[in-house]
Amino acid sequence: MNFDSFIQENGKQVIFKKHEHVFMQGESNDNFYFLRSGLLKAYYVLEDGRESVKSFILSGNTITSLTAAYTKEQCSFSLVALQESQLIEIPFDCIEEATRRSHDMARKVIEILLSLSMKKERREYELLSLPAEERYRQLCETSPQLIEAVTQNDIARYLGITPVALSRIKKRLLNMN
Amino acid sequence: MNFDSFIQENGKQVIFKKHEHVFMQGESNDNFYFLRSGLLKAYYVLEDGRESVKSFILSGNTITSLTAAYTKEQCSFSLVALQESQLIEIPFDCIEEATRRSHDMARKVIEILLSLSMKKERREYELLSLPAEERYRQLCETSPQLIEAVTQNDIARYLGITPVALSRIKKRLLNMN
DNA sequence: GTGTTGCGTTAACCTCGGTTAAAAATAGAG
DNA sequence: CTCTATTTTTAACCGAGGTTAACGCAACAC
Repeated sequence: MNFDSFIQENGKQVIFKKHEHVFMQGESNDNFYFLRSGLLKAYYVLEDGRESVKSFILSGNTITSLTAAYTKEQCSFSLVALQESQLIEIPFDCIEEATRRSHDMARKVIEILLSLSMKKERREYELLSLPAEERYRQLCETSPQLIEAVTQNDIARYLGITPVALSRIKKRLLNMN
Repeated sequence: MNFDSFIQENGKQVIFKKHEHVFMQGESNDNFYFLRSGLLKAYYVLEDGRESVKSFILSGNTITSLTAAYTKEQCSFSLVALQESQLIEIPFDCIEEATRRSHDMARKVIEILLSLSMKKERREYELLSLPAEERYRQLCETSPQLIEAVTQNDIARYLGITPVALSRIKKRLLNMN
């Protein structure tokens, strides 16, 4: 069976308005989510109250807190809607169980996890090896629609810098061209 | 069938002496590796010649260049032995094929990929949210044996800073306690 | 309208890490 | 052991980003 149709059939549609949380860091949440429309932000809150953005989730993509859904610990991050969002919620165990029953489903999940790993590897590389200015330039090139949709505040936290620093970087880039 | 015994039976044992490369960034390499003994370093070389360390591989762990083995592009990083290392080499396609034939194998691969994803998520979090000094402190706590076995040069590149900066951090930490 | 709230920019100051270079300490090779 | 390499430390200088605070601006409520 197709993974997408499996999700559609076994999942439950849920809607979150702008600024509503899907889950909060520290809570438990066993679900896997597929975003049909809208825009989500996954973010960490540090001990000192500072915030950093793990990722933005665009429609058509999926998100789950592995620590909460797979190992049953607390969510390591919070998930909030930046726009009204329509998502499909499905218990992680339900997928887990499907991979036990269906060989096809297991193979499909492997594919998904492989792309997920490659995406994470790319992000890890950028954070490790590229300076903030370069990370910003690449983000502008690869995801111009994101720059439009999201506040500069959140872009900065996603790049691992402060909004003030991002404002300076933008100015520097302008003065170059 | 057990994943480890599958690797043992279908893989080929290879040995790399200190400083020998398993593969180089830019090459193609379709293999999945299991490290039986020794120590490996996976690292990126940037356009300007600078180097950053993606990860250290301890014995009992596995490593593969997903971009090369899965999507058949070039290796995105180089892999070198820091000590004489004994590893099992197995074509990625061989595992891929095994997941097609065997449901058990597919389920085992899912488990492996899930832990891999969680490990990467942790690293991503540290690079994004923690200052270099804190990353170093945590590394000392969680992997003291690594600090012993690896040059400070490589530790610094793993933390995303220069050896000079790491030397200063160590001094700062000493003067505190 | 007025007030409020949040976002983006700018400036001043400070800290941390990068760069370069030199010295000190260790490790390897013969 | 001796003589090189390599690694680590230290110092001086610089630049990028953090912090704080002020200001301008737009959106929105009232």
